[in-house]
Amino acid sequence: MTPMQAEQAKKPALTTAFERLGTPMAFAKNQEVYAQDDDAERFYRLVSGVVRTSRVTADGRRQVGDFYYPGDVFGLDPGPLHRFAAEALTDCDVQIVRRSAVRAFAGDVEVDRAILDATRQEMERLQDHVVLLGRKGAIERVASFLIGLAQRREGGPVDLPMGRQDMADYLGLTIETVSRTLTQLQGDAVVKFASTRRFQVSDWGELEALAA
Amino acid sequence: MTPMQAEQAKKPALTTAFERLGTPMAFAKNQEVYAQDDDAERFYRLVSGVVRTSRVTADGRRQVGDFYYPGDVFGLDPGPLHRFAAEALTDCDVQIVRRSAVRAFAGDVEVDRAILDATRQEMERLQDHVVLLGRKGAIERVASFLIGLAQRREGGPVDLPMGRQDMADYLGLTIETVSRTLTQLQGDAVVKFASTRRFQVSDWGELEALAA
DNA sequence: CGGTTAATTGAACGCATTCAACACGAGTGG
DNA sequence: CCACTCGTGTTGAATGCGTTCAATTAACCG
Repeated sequence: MTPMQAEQAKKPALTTAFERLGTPMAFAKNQEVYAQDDDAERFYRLVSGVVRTSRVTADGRRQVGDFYYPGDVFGLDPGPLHRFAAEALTDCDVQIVRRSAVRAFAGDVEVDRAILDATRQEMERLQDHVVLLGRKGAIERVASFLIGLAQRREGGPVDLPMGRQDMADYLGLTIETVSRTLTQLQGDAVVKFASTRRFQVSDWGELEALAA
Repeated sequence: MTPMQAEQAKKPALTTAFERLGTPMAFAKNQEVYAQDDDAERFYRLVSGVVRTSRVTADGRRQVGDFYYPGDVFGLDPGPLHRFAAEALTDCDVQIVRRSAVRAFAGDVEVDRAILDATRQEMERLQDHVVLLGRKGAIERVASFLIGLAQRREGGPVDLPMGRQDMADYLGLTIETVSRTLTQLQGDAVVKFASTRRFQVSDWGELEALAA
């Protein structure tokens, strides 16, 4: 089973659990869904659009935690507080569930399953990200990131919903290094950019090799 | 409530849940508790000793996921497989619970609470680590690490159960950079090393300032 | 179109790495 | 008890990758 198929297979459970318990809400581009250090009292499921989580340190450095796409559940921060803020990268439709409601339905197979699966995915992405940030070079980081995006839309052209700064803050690099690396990847005929926000993978094998 | 007190407060629940369901097991120094890509079918609670989790990439680079101390629960990898291996850094006593047993006791407040708390702690540490690796320099990384160790034994001398290479692989640095940074911190009278494996914090305020 | 923000490119710098040599400590055998 | 060895840690010098600072170009939006 490919990752793509696994993704599809678990969506129904998530969808119905959130449809039963959740209330829909829309967020405009750049609107904050919740702030850093807000009380974590809800779960969120993204219906459309793209969301970014990020933490800003006291001296202004920013680390992007992750990007979330339609079908993804976010806001799972396990503590009483959201350690990362969540912001809408584009206009978004979100289904929101109060954690107390989820707790009331504890034992409900569907609800438990939805939260468990989302937590699982969240932790695995976090673990992978630690390896990327701890042990990979700039080209490897950017290549890994492009692969992550591209395998959602296998084959065709891929849209980058985030700007270079967001990519940099996610990958632990500077905006200049990201830009240079993308230019280099294009020069090496690994990817091809139709515009700054849209690319296509030219040499999938090479891209995967570069991601290490 | 200090982190120290929170730590103490939640230990009882964890202890009793694992005592009821778990079987004790001992591991010798350097022994593997589970390997990378092993089936994840058990949870582990450390009674004594220190455990390290790590992942090795295809080309040999190693990233240490975390270090676990008495009272900590590890092996929580959410997927069907352990994405990180676990090894005993010292001789260890561990209580082991099969996940199927935990599932059978689902709804058991004590068991659920134990796993939930452990998962919470795990995710928060992962999130903090992402920020450290993504946005902190060498001195900040090492200072943060020393603080994490020192606040377990506030006041007195602190033992380093791991070698320099483990510290480096945890912090995303090289062994030389770790060594140099420690030397520098000692030169600046922030910490004092009695031996390579034992130190004391001389200037706590400065150490925290350096951790950023 | 003009005005503004985002992205690219260039050049110099600096931090961490790499490569290499040396010191230290623990364990072993003469 | 000392000499030897091996693993671990420290220190030095040179390199390089990514950053920083600065200028230019491209994209976006009124």
